Amino acid sequence: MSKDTSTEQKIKDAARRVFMSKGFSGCTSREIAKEAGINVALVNYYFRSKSQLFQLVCHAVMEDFLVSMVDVFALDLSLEQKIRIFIEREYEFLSKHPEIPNFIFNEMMRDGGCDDGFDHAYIMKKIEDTGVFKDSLEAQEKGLMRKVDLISLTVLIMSNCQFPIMARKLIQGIHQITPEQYDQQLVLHKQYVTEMIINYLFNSK
Amino acid sequence: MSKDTSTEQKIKDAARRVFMSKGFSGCTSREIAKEAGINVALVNYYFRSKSQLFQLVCHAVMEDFLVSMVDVFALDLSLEQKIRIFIEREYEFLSKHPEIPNFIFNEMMRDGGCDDGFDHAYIMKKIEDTGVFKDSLEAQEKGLMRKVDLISLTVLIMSNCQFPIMARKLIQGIHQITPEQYDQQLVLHKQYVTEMIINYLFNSK
DNA sequence: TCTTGTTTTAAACACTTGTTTAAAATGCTT
DNA sequence: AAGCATTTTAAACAAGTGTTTAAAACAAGA
Repeated sequence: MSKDTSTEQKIKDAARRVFMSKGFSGCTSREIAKEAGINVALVNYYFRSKSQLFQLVCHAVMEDFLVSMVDVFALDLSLEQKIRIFIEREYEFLSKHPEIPNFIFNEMMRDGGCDDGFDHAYIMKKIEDTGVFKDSLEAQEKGLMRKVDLISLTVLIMSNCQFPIMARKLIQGIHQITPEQYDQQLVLHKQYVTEMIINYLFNSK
Repeated sequence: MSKDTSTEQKIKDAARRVFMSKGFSGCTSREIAKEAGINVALVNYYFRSKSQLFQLVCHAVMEDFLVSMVDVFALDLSLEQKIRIFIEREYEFLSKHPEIPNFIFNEMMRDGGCDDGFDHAYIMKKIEDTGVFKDSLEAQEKGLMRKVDLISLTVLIMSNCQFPIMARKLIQGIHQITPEQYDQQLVLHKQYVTEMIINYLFNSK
């Protein structure tokens, strides 16, 4: 039987949807069961507890997020081009999965959110393996790139990619625009942001 | 009796603390009561329901947040200087109240978060009253400022002020640094961000 | 001191929560 | 078809939920 329609997978999928939109304490086991179209008891039959199912979802989400970020840097391009494409891909990915950043900040980072096996070091390793930090330091040494420490570099890029997605509802509300208008806005904003960041990092004059 | 120690105020204060750190569905009435050092029933005696108390907290938080943003623009300075000082103040304010952005995005923007009296239009009006949008458009007409639409302008600045605060736990975890180190990092980052934004908006060459 | 209105309390209410149980249904091998 | 383990079900469980109640404690004026 294909895994996509197995009960176990149905629960996982439903749980991901529900957890992502309502948070761990914002939803119930019965809600997940209903979304999956199965009996409540099956949640505990396949995944011992609600918490355990939640942990599983957290891992999956973080993994998706990481993969989306990491694979750009495998390309054989200049650092500037890599960053350009990274921003491009980040907007593309986040447009498809706009709930992920909020989920990470509010659910995974809460007390007891992901204190088990999922180590922060694992994330760091994945990023380091791409060589992007090494490339950046090299470029900075050669004077090709503004000297910005690596933490600020990542925060800088993440801020300008993730925040515009996270703030969608607020901005739409304040400026009274439709989701479609905000989508257009995002395309524009991505261009501004790319130019601003590239300009800041690589045009030192 | 001073209002600060009245039972009503004690509950409000406790509720704000608890709601901000755990969210609406992440905490219980009894938890709030315990935090306030009072009997559970008093929560319903003073504020008919948990939801109503939550709404009150939401309003207060949003008001604080708005005030912190708005008063900068009353100053008689150039737009560039206003933006510089705005970023400065924003970092200062958010360092003292780091939970606010996450709270706004995840609690107030959720279904049923603040669908009553607190209108988005009210926020917009407060911002427009400062004249910052008018100033920006004028500066753009005169060629003193890069032509960036007002939505992107606000998102740009908010991204680079709020996100670094919101992402604290994640970044601290990934880069394995202490809160004190992250505080230092924030000071540095604020400078980078200010320079980058000012540079982007006002140095057109 | 008695009376009146306000504030606080412990107990209870009806309901929902995550989880368990024991029986029923299903699928598979022989 | 019979026997078996696996999967699914409805029902129940104890604990916790927001909220209400009715009585107690309190404050203050007559």
